[in-house]
Amino acid sequence: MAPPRPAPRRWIAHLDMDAFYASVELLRYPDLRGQPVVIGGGRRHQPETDAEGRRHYALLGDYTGRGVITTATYAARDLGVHSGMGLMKAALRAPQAVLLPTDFERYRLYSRRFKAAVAEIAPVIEDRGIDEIYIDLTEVPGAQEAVGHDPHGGVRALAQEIKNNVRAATGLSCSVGLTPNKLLSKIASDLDKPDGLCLLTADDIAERIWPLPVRRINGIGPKAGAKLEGLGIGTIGELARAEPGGLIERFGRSYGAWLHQAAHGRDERTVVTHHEPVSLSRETTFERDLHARRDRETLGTVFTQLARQVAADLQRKGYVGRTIGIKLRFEDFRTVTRDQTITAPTADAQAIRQAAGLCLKRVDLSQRIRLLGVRVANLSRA
DNA sequence: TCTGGGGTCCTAGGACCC
DNA sequence: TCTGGGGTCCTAGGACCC
Repeated sequence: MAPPRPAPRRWIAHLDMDAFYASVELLRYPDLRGQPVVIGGGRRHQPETDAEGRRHYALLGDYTGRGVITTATYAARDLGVHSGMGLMKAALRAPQAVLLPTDFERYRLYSRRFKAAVAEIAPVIEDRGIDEIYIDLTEVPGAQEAVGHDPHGGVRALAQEIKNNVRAATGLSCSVGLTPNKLLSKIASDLDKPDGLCLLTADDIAERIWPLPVRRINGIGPKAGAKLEGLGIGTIGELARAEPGGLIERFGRSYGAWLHQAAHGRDERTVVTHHEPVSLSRETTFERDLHARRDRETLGTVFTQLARQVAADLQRKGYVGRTIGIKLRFEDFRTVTRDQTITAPTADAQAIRQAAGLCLKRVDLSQRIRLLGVRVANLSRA
């Protein structure tokens, strides 16, 4: 009888594409390499090629209108602009930066390519959106082996191989965090950006994780971060030293206990390879805030359009939904939602439009409207 | 000149049922 | 003649993430 084998050491990687949208655009416009470039806004600033074949780009400084930066190249970040920043504000800081429109179709193409390149080496992948994934390397051959004096050389080599394969398939660089769990890997992938490979074990937590601000933990956002700051807790190490009882008192039983675990780098979540969608939605922010009465016609047209888009999305993906909802954002940025559950699940544009219309009647429309959205939830397979 | 679009999960109260 | 108590569904809002 063979002796029982020890459980393999768990290795989870988090892979994050470097400045993904911007990097995809640089493949298409290599003359922009090294320059400050931001991606964002509508479709009205497409580069143009003149008779001599020279390309002309829109400049951030010339932009007017709504919208935010979705991605900025590292050169642009050096000028103080970053994703999420309003374009008009960014234009003041970096007027000479090149502005390119977003081309989601192209990013999705490269997304599929890099994920396929990873899957050739390690098939257990969890999708976390267009530009990042978790990978379970535990069972990949070689992951548990030492190489020379490096006890984790095997898994390190696998991560490097994944990076190489992504670059070969896409021409793009990525950063990888490699640790025993998702929480730590997510933090680690950020530590050596761009083109990084950061391997950490539990022994590294005190030195590498604890000095970082609490906001680096995935799940601590602006609100919780500010609240912790108010308690004199700025770093993950300070959070780790905080009394769990006190955290539970202030943040609730579930979140408080999680904060304590997270600060100690403890996370048992598995890599989930398949997800059924919970809801599908479409929304749009208007160029100018619309008035419920004066802009009734425009509003109605957009509303119908959104319902059609959601219906098309549902049909394309093969789902029907029972809960139809709307979302409005007013000029003061206040957001309200209304929804309604119907008896027969649907993916029909008219049925969605009608139910959404009933939802809209339940909202006080005295303020001007900035955003309108339509959502279908409670999904099941058609 | 503020703040996109697409999601997930959690909480909390009320309805309703057994 | 005195309000128990669970469980589930629905709705609204909020925090957070990519």
